[in-house]
Amino acid sequence: MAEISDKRERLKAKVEEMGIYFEKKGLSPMPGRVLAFLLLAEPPYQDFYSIQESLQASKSAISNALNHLQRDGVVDYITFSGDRRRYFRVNSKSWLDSIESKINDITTLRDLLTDVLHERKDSKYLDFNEGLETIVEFHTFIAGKVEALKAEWNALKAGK
Amino acid sequence: MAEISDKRERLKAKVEEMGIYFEKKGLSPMPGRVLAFLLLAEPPYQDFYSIQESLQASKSAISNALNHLQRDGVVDYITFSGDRRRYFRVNSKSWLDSIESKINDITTLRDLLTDVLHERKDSKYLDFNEGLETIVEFHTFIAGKVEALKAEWNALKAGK
DNA sequence: TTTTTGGTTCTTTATTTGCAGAACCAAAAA
DNA sequence: TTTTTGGTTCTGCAAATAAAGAACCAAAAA
Repeated sequence: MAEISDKRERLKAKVEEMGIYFEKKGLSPMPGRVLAFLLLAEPPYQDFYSIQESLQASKSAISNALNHLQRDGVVDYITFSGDRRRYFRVNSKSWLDSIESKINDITTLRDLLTDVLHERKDSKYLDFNEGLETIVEFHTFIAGKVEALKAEWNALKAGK
Repeated sequence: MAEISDKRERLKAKVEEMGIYFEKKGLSPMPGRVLAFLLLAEPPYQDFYSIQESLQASKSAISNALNHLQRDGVVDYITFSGDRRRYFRVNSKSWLDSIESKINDITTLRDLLTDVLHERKDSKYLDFNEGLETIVEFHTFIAGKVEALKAEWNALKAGK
């Protein structure tokens, strides 16, 4: 069956390509590949062995990658009664939540720079401080808007 | 002069603490410390030797850290005629630009997921695809709003 | 009760990364 | 022209990280 192995090759290539994208986003190689695989796989839930098999990796690497992705809130698993295996999958909802919490994280840089400005309050270099203040203001501006956007988004989602 | 060395100790402690924050944000240790130092130093522009001296690090480590921060658009340098040295400093303006470009970067995940959805168009698992679509929509929503926010921010800044 | 299965954890190894120190280099100063 | 200065680049080395493989473990199956 040339088509099937063709398809598998295509999948493997896509997984590698997308894996590199996720590496750039801060994941290690194996978690990146596992995430890519779970996004592309049909069905979109896969058991431990099939993930391992597809990625040609060790059990420990897969186990650690899956646990990492679960801690990040991107992956979880489902089970079927009468079947011991866990079926791992991308959980869009909790992934979205973790994206949102990253957006909220904007405030931490603001807090740090506010702290810096406090340290610099006697500085003669007013331009420099003003530059930092602008960054603080920008973050405050964004943080304020984010709340409104979240509300708007939830309304939009509820409305359809 | 107990106060002066006290101040230096305080500065060093702050630099370490803030350095760890920047590490968590993705910088390596030395760039993180250099950035912290340049934020806290008085004056806010410092030459190569004083950075090296304060951080007790090698020339190569400082050189690489500074080049890294300059590529990131966080740091640049000024010069004074009749003085060979470069005075490195945090450039708030280009830092703000690089923050903005990070915000714009939201679209790359959207593009990747759009690609995934294209791959999955024949899938029977409609719920899964819908979950991914929601993430795509969220990113589209945010990307659209970001433009408006940028305009609003620029108006606000221009207006004062 | 023993065996199998679906993973996890521990140990070892290979790769990558971060940094020091030395060699180096171009421009300025002497 | 030689020397000094302000860095950069190269050469290791040490520490951190990623992954393999084996040992292990609990729950389910036989």
